[in-house]
Amino acid sequence: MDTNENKYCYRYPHPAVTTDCVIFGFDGSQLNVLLVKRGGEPYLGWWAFPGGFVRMDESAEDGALRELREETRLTPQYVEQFQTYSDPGRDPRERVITIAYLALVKLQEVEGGDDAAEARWFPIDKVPKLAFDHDRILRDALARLRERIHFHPIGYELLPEKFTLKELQSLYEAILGIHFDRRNFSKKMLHLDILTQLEETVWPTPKREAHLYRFNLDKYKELKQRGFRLEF
Amino acid sequence: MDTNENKYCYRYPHPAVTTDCVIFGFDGSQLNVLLVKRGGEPYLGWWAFPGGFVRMDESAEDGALRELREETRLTPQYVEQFQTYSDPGRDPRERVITIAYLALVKLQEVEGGDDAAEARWFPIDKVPKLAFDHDRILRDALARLRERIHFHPIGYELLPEKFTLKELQSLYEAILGIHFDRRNFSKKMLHLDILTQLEETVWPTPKREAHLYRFNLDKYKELKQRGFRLEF
DNA sequence: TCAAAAGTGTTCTCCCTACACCCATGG
DNA sequence: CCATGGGTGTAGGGAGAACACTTTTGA
Repeated sequence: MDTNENKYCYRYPHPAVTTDCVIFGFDGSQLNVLLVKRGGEPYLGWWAFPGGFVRMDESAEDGALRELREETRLTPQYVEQFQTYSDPGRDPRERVITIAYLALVKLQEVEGGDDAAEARWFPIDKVPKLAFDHDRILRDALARLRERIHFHPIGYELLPEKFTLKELQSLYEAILGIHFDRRNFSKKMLHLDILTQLEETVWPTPKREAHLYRFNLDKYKELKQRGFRLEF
Repeated sequence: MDTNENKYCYRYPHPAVTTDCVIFGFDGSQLNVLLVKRGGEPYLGWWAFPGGFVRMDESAEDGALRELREETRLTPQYVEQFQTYSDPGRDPRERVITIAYLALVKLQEVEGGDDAAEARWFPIDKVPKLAFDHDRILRDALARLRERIHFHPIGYELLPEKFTLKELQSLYEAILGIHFDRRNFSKKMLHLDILTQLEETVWPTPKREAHLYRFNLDKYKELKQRGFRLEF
């Protein structure tokens, strides 16, 4: 048994614990995921989610945010733990259990921030085969995001400060993969009473100017807190 | 450094990983949780959720089910991982990260099965102060259960084979903590088309006989699969 | 015959859905 | 003046919520 290398010893075997962040961003028409290219074995050169080992003095969430900052200089608007993956053998090196997080960011604010080696946004339907079991993690994250959107307002975390109804609709359509009727969608959204209509309109417009909206954060958060309450 | 005791060594510190199972059962009128009395330090004599360390050759879910069998001789109808708790310091002994599971069982089938030292059902509103951060875990589990019930049918996992509409209603009321109109509730449930009405009725009845129902498992699972789809 | 529990139907309202017309702007 | 996209209104249907009467049975 090595004396110098392996200096952390336990009576029983312990798994390693990592975090992985599935980060979604919206570019105005498509939902994107942030991936980083692996710089080491295993899966050298493959794309994967940013993440890394949890330190002993930080919670998993702190660890996830720290890794995210280190690898992508990002601080997301929204973070939610969604699932822990623990199949023995999911990492060929040793037993690694990973706690997966779902995060949302305003894409435009980061576009230039990748000074870390290789981080790139991929449209959700153009994601390559990923390292480890990250394909499955992505599927699960997307499912969770879609579930969330039914109960809680989403958009503040993914859209710029000011946006048009069309952009909001595109966001919903991109996430859920369905198409809505323009009129019904705006009615529903305005009815939720979380949008503030601004005086301004979009300047460089192809045709007629569209109104800009902003989220009413108080009401938005209140609604987010208590959810929509559907059924019963 | 001990040579005999601590024989599992790593280059970096590793946390211990455990599972905890929040097991809900329904006794016909109240929602209950299964707790075990701790037989060792820390929190000796306190009540806590059944669970234990994950072995290196099993997934967390397998570990959770194994511990459950060992401690309570139970095999639940339904198991779902719901959250991982990782605050450093949540266990005074060493860094322990716990993966929490939510499980549902038919209470009547187990009532006598606790040969393990101390396992007991507690009505949800009479749960004592729990060990570690288990109070919080219970709150979260209950919230998750309530969330689930909005999207997916629940009942098969918690009720006996045959049951009356009133029992099903009591279950929903116990979980959600609200009261429903008898007529509207039955209309809604029958409308979901997952119940089969039986010829039989309840025998020892205080007053008029009530029809018994059974879940139509095919339709139940189908509905469970795709969810109710609310909003959009 | 009375009390307790079970079974059943109607109305109102709200929200989602489908759908069509008018307006403003740039080419 | 026309094409493109934005803004708005209406009618129909379905589901939940509120609500009352009848039936059965044991005491």
